[in-house]
Amino acid sequence: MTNRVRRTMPLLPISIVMQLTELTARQIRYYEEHGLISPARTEGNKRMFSLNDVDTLLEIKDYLDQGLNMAGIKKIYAMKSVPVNVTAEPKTLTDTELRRILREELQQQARPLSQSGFRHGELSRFFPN
Amino acid sequence: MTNRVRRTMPLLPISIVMQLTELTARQIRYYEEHGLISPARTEGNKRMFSLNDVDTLLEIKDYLDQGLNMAGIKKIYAMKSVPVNVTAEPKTLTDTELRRILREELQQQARPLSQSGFRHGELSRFFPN
DNA sequence: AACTCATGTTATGTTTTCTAACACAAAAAT
DNA sequence: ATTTTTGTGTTAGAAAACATAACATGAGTT
Repeated sequence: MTNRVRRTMPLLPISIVMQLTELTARQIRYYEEHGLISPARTEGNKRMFSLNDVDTLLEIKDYLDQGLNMAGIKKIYAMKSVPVNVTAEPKTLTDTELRRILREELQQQARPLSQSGFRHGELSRFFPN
Repeated sequence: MTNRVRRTMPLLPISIVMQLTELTARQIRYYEEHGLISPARTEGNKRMFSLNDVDTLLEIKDYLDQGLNMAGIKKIYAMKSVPVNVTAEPKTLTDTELRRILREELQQQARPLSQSGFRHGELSRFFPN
């Protein structure tokens, strides 16, 4: 029934997001500082997060676990925001940086991926059954 | 994707619930006082509501708009919690009160139902598209 | 007229969140 | 091998959000 939940609707206070993501407030704010999320604000300046924000934070966490750093993650989201056009000409600006990204990606060979068959970028972990 | 959202998971602070339901904090607390909802509490005693709570509040609002009072609404939820068994024997305790409920229900003839084709008991109103 | 009901309003205290600053270990750069 | 940068912890002080409790009140009810 609640399929159509506006995933972008700011509903959650930071305390709940901390629980859902197992991130500290410090981390969440830091990622915001780097533009990876942009939670809404109440009139009183408190952050209010959407389900999309939570998903993004889980992705970020995953990337960090894989050894990426902020710069890499930023780049990934920058690329994600550009619709993938297979026939597009290569972007001139990105080659140096892209190479570093690829290097980083390659360095993350067979990682344990730790406990649990975690499904990336989804909240299903918290909403089983 | 977020179908399986645990609708019972306490996620929302009262401020958000106020927005979603257009109820005042006073009203929400009053309905809780009457046992119609039982939001979770944080360690610090702050109420945290689930999506189910929001649905219930919307229903309550609707019943009130229809002229029911607390007693009537309470009874309705009491009955809802009992699985409807068509072949069950009439409950002895309820006849006097049931009659009042029915009277109240009947009194709510053609009501305007006001603006908007609001769909009862659903959050779809807030999550269009 | 007196009461009850559902809600508004106000007062006061506690919890949560905010920003900003400093600290620091590990990684990266020089 | 130092020095610098990164990502995060911790702390301090202020503001916002929320809690309970009490009193107020208009509309119905008795």
